[in-house]
Amino acid sequence: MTHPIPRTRIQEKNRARVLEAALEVFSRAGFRGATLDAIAGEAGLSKPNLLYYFASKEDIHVTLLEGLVDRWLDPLREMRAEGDPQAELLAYVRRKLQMSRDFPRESRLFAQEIVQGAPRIGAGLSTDLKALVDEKAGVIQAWMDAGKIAPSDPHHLIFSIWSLTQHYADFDVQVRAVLGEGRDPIDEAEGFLETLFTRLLTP
Amino acid sequence: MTHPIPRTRIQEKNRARVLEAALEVFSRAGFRGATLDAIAGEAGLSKPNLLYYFASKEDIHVTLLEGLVDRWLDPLREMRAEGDPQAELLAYVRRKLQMSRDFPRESRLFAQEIVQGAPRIGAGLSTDLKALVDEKAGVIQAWMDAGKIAPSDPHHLIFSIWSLTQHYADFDVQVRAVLGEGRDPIDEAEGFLETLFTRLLTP
DNA sequence: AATTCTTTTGACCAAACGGTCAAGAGCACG
DNA sequence: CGTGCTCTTGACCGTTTGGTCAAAAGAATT
Repeated sequence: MTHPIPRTRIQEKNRARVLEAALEVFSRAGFRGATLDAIAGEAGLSKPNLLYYFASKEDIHVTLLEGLVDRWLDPLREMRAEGDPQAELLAYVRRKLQMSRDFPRESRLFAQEIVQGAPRIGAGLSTDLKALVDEKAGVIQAWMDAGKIAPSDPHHLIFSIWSLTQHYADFDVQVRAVLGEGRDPIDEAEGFLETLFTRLLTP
Repeated sequence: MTHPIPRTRIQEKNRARVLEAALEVFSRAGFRGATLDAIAGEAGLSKPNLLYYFASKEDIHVTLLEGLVDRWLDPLREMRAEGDPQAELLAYVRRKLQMSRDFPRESRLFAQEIVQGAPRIGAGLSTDLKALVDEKAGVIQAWMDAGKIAPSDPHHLIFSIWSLTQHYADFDVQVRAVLGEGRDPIDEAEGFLETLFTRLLTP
């Protein structure tokens, strides 16, 4: 990275502008489909100016993804073992769905990276991610063992929450094409998913 | 297209080789990340030779996607209104999951196209796809009205089947990273999804 | 064997792309 | 005002990439 820690307010502001523009372009076109010119144009900067703030296209992409994974996992971290199991899980579903509504581009950027085999993020998945999921799967398993929620595979339960919520961000165009105009997919999904998980989890 | 209808057996064979190679490359790198050289190399042809069979990179991509959408929707078409509702839906889930196992590259190619906003397939979604889904949603709604399965939104029910099954193809690396080695994700998913949909659908 | 049609390829091209550089503009501060 | 620092940019460069072309190599047909 060119500037590990932004010094001035101008740097902070312009780095943020670049990342915002890059998110837009990367999520729409993929890593390879995004061009520095397109990102610079979207950010309202010249290309050399953009490269003054970031060392390379890959640098931008990595910076974007690093910031992403943390925010992506936050809702799972917030799930408390001490809370009411069913309420905790349903709250997790709602938080994840809210993220699909508020940060669809982030979700799509992440999805593309994974679909392509995580070539630029790979390592962290098998360590950090696995550790957190294993821990929370343990919590869920304990809830099941205690008879608080119906038994099923905790890992796949977590996958199902990811898949069902992220679907509304990642496959947005398809969902909208099928539902037709004048509908709010995520609003409808909230009710549907509450039904689904209530039925799945209730002992 | 250069050759709307392949005439000779050589053409048929080589077009098939190109499409197989292109599927591999496109699904791993995305449309823009795939190069004609990479596809040609994978197919064991020279680049000009490849362009003898297809007019352009886009031609290959479109041909691939056209053939895909049909196969992708086949399992849904097979769902019969006359059958036992719960059995029909569970069979649909199993067929879709089987497709994630047998055709993961196809799933990932399709996923990338949708995630990027379906820029090269767009039109068909709002017409053909919507028509089929609306029809089947009607069937499901009738089943619910008759009290054969528990009520929920039929469109979102179909979305949930797509999302939960395709997840195992599209996010394969993530699933494997979390589960660790020596496990068969789709094999495990079969049991989990049967539990999930049985609980969701049983009145 | 000659002819014709299909298939294959090496050489080539223009455009697009990621990235560099040197020089200038803006700005803070003694 | 001058000095030094941050920021910005036009011009440029080497490489990659999608695509062309003319000519050669194979098949098929007579």
